[in-house]
Amino acid sequence: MQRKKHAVTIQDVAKAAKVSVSTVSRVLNGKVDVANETQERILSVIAQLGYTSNLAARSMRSRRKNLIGLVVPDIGFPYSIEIMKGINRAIAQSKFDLLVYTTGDVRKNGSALHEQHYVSLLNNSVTDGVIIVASAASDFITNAPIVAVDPHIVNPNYPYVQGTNYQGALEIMEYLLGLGHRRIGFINGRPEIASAQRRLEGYKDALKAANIKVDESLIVPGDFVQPAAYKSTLQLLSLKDPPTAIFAANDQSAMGVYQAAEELGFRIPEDLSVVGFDNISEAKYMGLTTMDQSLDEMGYAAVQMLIKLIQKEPVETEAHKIPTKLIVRTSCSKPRH
Amino acid sequence: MQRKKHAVTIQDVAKAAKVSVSTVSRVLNGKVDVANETQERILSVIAQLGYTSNLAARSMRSRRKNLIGLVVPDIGFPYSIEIMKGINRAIAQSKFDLLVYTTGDVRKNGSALHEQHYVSLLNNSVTDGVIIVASAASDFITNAPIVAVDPHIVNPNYPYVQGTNYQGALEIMEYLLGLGHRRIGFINGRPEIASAQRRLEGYKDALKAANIKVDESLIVPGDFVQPAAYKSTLQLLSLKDPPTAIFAANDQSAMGVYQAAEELGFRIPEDLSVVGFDNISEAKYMGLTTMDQSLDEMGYAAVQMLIKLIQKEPVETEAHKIPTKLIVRTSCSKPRH
DNA sequence: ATAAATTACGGTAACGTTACCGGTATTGAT
DNA sequence: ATCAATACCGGTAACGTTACCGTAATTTAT
Repeated sequence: MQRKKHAVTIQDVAKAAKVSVSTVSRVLNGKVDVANETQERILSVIAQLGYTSNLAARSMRSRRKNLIGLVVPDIGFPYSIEIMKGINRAIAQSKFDLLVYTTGDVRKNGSALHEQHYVSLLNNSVTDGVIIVASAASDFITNAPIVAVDPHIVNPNYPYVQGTNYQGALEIMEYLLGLGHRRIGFINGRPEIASAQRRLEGYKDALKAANIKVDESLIVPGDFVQPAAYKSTLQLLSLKDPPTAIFAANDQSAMGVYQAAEELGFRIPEDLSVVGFDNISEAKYMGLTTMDQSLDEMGYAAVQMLIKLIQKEPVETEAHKIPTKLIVRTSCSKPRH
Repeated sequence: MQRKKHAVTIQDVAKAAKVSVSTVSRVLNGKVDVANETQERILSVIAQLGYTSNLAARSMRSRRKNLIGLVVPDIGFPYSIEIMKGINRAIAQSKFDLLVYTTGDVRKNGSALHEQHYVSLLNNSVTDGVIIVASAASDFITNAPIVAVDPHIVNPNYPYVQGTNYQGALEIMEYLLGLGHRRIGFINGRPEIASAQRRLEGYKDALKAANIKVDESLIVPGDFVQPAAYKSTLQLLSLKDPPTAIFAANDQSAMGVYQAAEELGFRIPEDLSVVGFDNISEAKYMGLTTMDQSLDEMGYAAVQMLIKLIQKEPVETEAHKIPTKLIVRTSCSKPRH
């Protein structure tokens, strides 16, 4: 690794090419009024010196950066990963590059309180717009456009892309009820999050529509990650009259159900049917029947929406809903008596 | 979404708090010589105005940014994802935040040719150091430290973290040979990549050590993604004397093997044993026996190494090797006659 | 041949921040 | 009461880039 004490600047290039910095800047930005001959000379000097323009300085001065920002609390989380796949696809097709900002952990810097901070950090400086995943703020102050993917609150004051959580939950319940299940457990998500609330509502409403009384002992806590769901499942399966099916608020919770079921000797789907939510990439190989909320497409749509906003083109709607669809695999069957 | 024409600057804060910009800068950077009273006043003004310091301007002026850069060609690729998980873990525990730069697709901007460009872009401006994944360049010019994860070339001129590909391949072969397999297919990775070369070498050397002649018709092309492996597997399984086991250069290739085997009616592991390489998160649910090269740990180790370099602490070695370990699941059995 | 338009380039001023050097008050010591 | 030390804060100059304006040289129009 060659260490240079100071990076090569536009000044160095100008000096070496015997022109002014203005002229170098012009060729860098593809302006027209520069002679072919000098342009080539400058270009060759740039290549020779290995010059790369300073992102910070450039961002500070010019408006267009061809860079989209993404704010994610945790890029190792399967949910984030699916969304990022879609974002990545859209970015690959665009002229924009992507800058992802993460602190690695929601807890590291006070989570929601700092969303505004990260958005400003990117949007006030290096990016043309940002996408924020799972935002909890109701509003953002920003001078460049912002689009949220799956915001955690209802009716935010900014454009967003979201799945149809309530409708998806209804469909899951229709499916399970259609198979003949009557005692269906529900593993909750984080209760402060809008999508978790909508899924729970769908669960309850579907039961009511089927004239089944909601049994609160079948609704157990969760937080969208495996360990909590594991514990809650142990609790459900230890009931005198355990459920014949479990609706987990997301696929990672379903993993916890699998783990608990295996330990207690419940076979899936013979003894216990399981449905998840999200359709993360692992679900396919788990054989998990789940509601695909197309996280991937949500990311994709968000980028497209943001690019339109950046280019000041009209967008159809500020609240883009992506329909969920049930993916039937092998984790459900009819209940036995 | 509140749109502000111009972002709030340190000047605005200074004016509102009736102090100079220098003083505001001092409280922002936690300097000591500022009265408690004024500090609190400035802090409250900052909160009230929703001020966030401009990343570009700050980066331009000060040395320390507490920001680590990551250059990845494609953040939707399972391989990248596993590495990013480890990086994320290490970042979460550190005082550094992470800025990931991606173009979304290796092909978008000429791949390897532009690695230097992206490294400079981040390292000459906003970050204190960068990690580069799957680099193909033999050297980098940079004024801040750089660490590579799984470089694609041998003996690069910069610090790196890598798995023991050759050793891992040997172990896989020992395992398959130990089960009694004699005709073992190999689905290659991208041949220009060092790790693929080492795995192939391991494959061949293990056969030689067992006095089995290398049959070139059992070595089929691949490129680390599913479709190519699928096609190559169809080819292998159509041989007069098809292999009883297949060693796929990575887990995604193994997915292609699964797909082809299913279509041709080969049951895994009864009719065909399969081993992968990487241990991506899907592998667990596929029941795939695979070589865990701890991509996650590679990412983790790279961050730790980089942080040491940034803080000018000594590092033990510039070439950190992470041992592979075989994860035995259910995709292999003894061959039938 | 002269004026007007065009081409090609240089100079200067920002952008928002921090580093550095100072300069007042205030306090403490003698 | 005088001087030194300290606490607190302001002014100015950068950092590397692009936007803007200006101007000399060349070409075109009349």
